[in-house]
Amino acid sequence: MGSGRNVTLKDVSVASGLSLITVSRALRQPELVHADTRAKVQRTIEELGYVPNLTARSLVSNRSNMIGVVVPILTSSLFADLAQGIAGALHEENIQMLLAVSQRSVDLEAEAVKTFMARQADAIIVTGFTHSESCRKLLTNFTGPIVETWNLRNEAVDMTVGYDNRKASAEMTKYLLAKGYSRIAMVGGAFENNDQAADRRDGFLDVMREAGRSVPPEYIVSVPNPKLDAMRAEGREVPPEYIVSIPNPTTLESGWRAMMSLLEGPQKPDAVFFQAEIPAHGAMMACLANGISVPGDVAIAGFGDLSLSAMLPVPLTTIKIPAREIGERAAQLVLERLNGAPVQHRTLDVGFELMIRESA
Amino acid sequence: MGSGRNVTLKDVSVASGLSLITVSRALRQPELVHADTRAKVQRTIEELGYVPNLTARSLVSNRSNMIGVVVPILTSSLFADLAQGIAGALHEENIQMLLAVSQRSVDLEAEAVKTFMARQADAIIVTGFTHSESCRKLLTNFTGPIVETWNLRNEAVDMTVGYDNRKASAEMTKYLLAKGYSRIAMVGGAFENNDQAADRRDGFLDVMREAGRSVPPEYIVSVPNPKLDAMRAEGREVPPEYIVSIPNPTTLESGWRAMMSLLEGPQKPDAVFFQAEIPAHGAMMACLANGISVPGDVAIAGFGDLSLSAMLPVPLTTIKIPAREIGERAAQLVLERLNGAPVQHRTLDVGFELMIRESA
DNA sequence: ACAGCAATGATATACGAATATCATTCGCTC
DNA sequence: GAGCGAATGATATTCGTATATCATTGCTGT
Repeated sequence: MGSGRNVTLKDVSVASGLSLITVSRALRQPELVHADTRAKVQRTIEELGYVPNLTARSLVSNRSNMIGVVVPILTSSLFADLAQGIAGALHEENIQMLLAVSQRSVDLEAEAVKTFMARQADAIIVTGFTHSESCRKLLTNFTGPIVETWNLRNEAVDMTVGYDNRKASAEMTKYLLAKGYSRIAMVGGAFENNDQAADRRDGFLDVMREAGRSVPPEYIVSVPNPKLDAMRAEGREVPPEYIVSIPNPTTLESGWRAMMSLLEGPQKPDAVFFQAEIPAHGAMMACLANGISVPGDVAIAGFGDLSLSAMLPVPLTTIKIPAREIGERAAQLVLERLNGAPVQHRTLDVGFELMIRESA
Repeated sequence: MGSGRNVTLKDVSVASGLSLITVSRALRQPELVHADTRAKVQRTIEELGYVPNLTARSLVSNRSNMIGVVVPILTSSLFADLAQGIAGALHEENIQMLLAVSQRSVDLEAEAVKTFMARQADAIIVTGFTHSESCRKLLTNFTGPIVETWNLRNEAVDMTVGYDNRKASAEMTKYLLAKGYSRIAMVGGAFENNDQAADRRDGFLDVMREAGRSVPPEYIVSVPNPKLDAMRAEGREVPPEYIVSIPNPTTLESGWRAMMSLLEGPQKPDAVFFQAEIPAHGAMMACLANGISVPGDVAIAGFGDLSLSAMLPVPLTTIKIPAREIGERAAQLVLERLNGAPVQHRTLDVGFELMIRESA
């Protein structure tokens, strides 16, 4: 670790005996500068360890070569894939990623977006459509490209890259019904503040209703669940229900517990559709640990398709999401726009894939 | 998405009918400004959607309130934990994280470090001690705090937060020997360009040698493996060896294949020590899929302890690394230094924990 | 010898905010 | 009404880089 202030272009000019403009030209318009002079500049730069101050450059050029990215969490392989996809695509164009983790809080998201704007980010990529009012306002004021990822809806601020969560969930539900499962439970995360979770729930409900399997809407609960809490507080019996919302949808343990409580309940389901992959893995482990046969005793379906899913003792039937591709495409759209290309796509559907394996 | 240029302080001053300095003071030295005036400024700021330009601010203050972080990969839960730990600790101080993924390439790392410096990052956090010459030079010239994480060595550029990989690996090896395993294989990733992998290998070798189990050093191979390739090209028989290096140490499939090839080899090991957790999971799946009893037929040990490890059908014996804590501590050290605190620790050992479960 | 060009230099301004210095206005008190 | 402090304003400079305009130097070809 050194000390003192940074080396500036001026320092280079003094050290090389050249004028400031010549040094500047050597870097920005090299064709105007003699090869020997360029070489001398280069040598001096290396001697002094000069690194251009992009902050100052950005002030002039009004471009920062950074784009801001918000993901809900990082410790989910899928969002990590998304982030890596973005970073990879940006890297080729020498653009840096400012990454913020919202922990699914719209306030944290708004804060991140504000900081991105303050840092003159050239573009912003967020996950999902669930924003606070202030965040939506900020985005509306933002002068660069914006991509909302991970879902498809008509309410986009600018551009969208994702897949149809509702349709994906519906398709899996149809498959389960077609396979003959009749008592299908769905386990999801908090539906409020999460358009994806809500759309997955709705896709499930659509199909169930169409098939004549009633699922009383008042039991579609989120966490915290005031309705259920009130019923319990009044000593009333909580009606058995196949839609379960778990506090933390990203842990194995949540899935394990959700599965066990469903199986211990009064109306044992014959299939459980998890709206996230990790808890589905947890449920699978719970079954393995307790000698419950999958899919014999109960079928399991997941959502997300991590690499482990195909390698489990009972490979998991699930929905594959091209997470990395979403990131890459989103970054590409942004880059095209930054490079002045006309708006080609406002919405890009990357699709999903039903991965039918052995668990259901 | 809006259009046109960003709103500046000057726009606020014009719109509010106040002078530029008054508006500036209202934000930076509010005690000098009448409450009513402050309110008016605030109102105008909200009306116009003014967001301060941190780029300009940082040019003056010579602080960017960003710190640069390099991780090898993001799709490993442990490094995601590290990054989240850092981001969390920084968030409280309103500092942003610039995240770069090196993919274990020292050149990409150097590039990232250079960009961080160019962006006037206030501090830099990298993973490991394996740097290119140019990167080391850049870091030496850097004027802010630097933390190298994930390992402990004496060669730190500035500060270190991590655990002793060599010791951790040695301890697991001792445990395996004490348990009576005698034919212990080690499966690791590329040892070159990775101080952590090399230290883990060496910790293993230390203990094996002490115990009188010879492990010929010429068979400690990395990928690509010119020595082995040459032997094969010459038609010579490759000696059976218990140290296996796998091409991509971060996948389940690598672990699966490494395990199967060890078991199909001439000298079946009775224990396999994986230097990363994911391939250990893959190996476990391979055993489950092929009816191989763990630890009956072969014992498995991992390194890293992901949440799945404890929930596997045969819970995995492994080494727990406080990844999030490393991130938090590294960020804290950096923040202390940025806030002018004297240098307390140059090296912080966060330790590790041997998690003895059923697989070994 | 002079036009023409390549290479370099001098000078000024801009980007958006922070800040230092000095000036002005208003209301208050003694 | 002189003096004082609070509140506000005017003006200039700084941060590091980019760039526009104009000037200078040296060399080439005719």
